Amino acid sequence: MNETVARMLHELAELTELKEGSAQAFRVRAYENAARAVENLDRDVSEMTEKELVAVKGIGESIASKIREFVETGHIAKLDELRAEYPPEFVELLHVPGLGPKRVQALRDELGVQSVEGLRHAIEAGALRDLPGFGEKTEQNLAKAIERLGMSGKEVRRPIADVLPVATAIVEGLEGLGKAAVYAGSLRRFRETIGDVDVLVAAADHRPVVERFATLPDIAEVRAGGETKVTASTSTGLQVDLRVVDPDQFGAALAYFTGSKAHNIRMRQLAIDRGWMLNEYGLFDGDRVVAAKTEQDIYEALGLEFVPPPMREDTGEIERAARHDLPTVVELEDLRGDLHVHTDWSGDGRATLEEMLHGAKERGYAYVAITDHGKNLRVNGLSEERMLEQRAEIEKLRERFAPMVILHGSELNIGTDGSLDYDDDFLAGFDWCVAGVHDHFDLPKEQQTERLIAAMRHPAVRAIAHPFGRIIGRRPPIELDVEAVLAAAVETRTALEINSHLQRLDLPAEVARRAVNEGVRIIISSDAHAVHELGNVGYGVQHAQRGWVPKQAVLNAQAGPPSERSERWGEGTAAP
DNA sequence: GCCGTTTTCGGCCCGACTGTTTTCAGTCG
Repeated sequence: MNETVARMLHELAELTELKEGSAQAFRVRAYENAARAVENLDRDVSEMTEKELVAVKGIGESIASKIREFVETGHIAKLDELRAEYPPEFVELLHVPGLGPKRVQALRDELGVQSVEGLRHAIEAGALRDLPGFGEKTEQNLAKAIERLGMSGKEVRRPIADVLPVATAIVEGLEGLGKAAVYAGSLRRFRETIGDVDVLVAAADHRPVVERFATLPDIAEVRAGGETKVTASTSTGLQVDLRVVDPDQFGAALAYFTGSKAHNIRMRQLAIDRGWMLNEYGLFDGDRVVAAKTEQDIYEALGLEFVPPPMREDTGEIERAARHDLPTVVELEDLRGDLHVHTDWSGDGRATLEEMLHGAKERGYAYVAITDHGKNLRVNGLSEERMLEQRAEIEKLRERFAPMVILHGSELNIGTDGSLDYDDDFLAGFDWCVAGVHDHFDLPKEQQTERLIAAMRHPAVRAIAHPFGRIIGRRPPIELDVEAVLAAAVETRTALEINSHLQRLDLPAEVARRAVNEGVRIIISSDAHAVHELGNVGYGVQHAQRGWVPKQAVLNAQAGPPSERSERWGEGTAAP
């Protein structure tokens, strides 16, 4: 319900902006703030009274009553009105780069343009160039923008797995030209999907950076450029923005371009409260530079704890940082082991048992669980016999890899009825098993939930691997009753995995945040099928930070291997 | 439309770039 209400409020914001333009910018922002407030609510809005809603920061009388109206009737009269006035095809025009509320209105009033298609015709007829506020250049730019977008007016967000390698290559290509080259933006905040890439270089001499940038193999076309800012795109149409900044101002620029926009606005407000000013060049008291060199300096000067980039979404981190009460989120160095690792014993593994163990040892792990696929995964699961052979092999290797503890386990397959690959006696022989859904992704919510919970109730199942089975941008998450799943995880003391594979990042961050609030244990796993993939846990950790997952909640951040079923991690202490 | 240990009314984040203008509006991030 909250998600639906939040979507309504976002739509209300967009349509209000369209109707009223910048004159009502503050109302637009109020709707957006309220939408975010709803997204971050612990409770379901449908269960809240109007009074309780008004008590939520960002929700006032007017929006509270609209939310109640929606809960009770399924409609918001004001939204229905706006929708009637601005049909979806028309609203789509707003998503064309270069078009905002003002120009879209002008197109409709002066030329009768009602859709992206209509705009295309108007451009072909040369009707835009004489429109006040437009011109020949604008007409050309819009034509290009439409062409780039295809028929739809919406710029696609791409899965992080598609974007991160490109961004990394670009950053590496710019190294050595200045003091630092990094990516910022939503990529640094580690969002699941990325709209465009922001690259930041600290260099006193701007020109060599800008020149090198244009020649990088990943850069196909430079679209616009000034002294310090260049906009380009890759051969696949991914937009890349480069900014070159003075090394002394790198921290301010990094904070600014990392965002999120909402987080930045709150930061600037804090600066104003102190009579200062914050922008991408620094934190200023009049002409005096209060802080600029590092992000840490800026947070400290504003009286805040440092906020890790993935948490910068204005979902309560500013308030907590001001009270010096941010949860200590898990860091890569906290991980003491990996509890979901494959070898070439199951067909999809690409490294031997010994190679994987070496890799784990090199990472300094105290323990590792070898969890090749259970036999029900037809293509590459291990029979009972093969499992026993592997166990004997591990037994022989234990001494060699001591003091690192090797757990022998399996990644079990959860059947549609919650059944597992082996009989109970055999399952009892494993040290540690994870279980996951690998088929029948489209079962109805109720059945899918029952299936998962049934697996959790089995004593051999210590963690649920990639609980939602999603592949970002490719396969949607399975439908689950999240509340029921979290309750079962607490009850059965079963951990939930954050799978570190870039295409999975599963649990989703918002579910992870709910889970740790309920006291659910988390494991951050590589699910590695090759030695270098053991390092993927770095992604898992950043993703976990988006979910505010504290170190104490992470089972494989504890010193020793998990032996018995663990306590509810937060038991007896305040929720993070 | 929301909000208030300086406010219940008057504020509400900041700068660059583009293209249209000839001093600036609109858009973007």
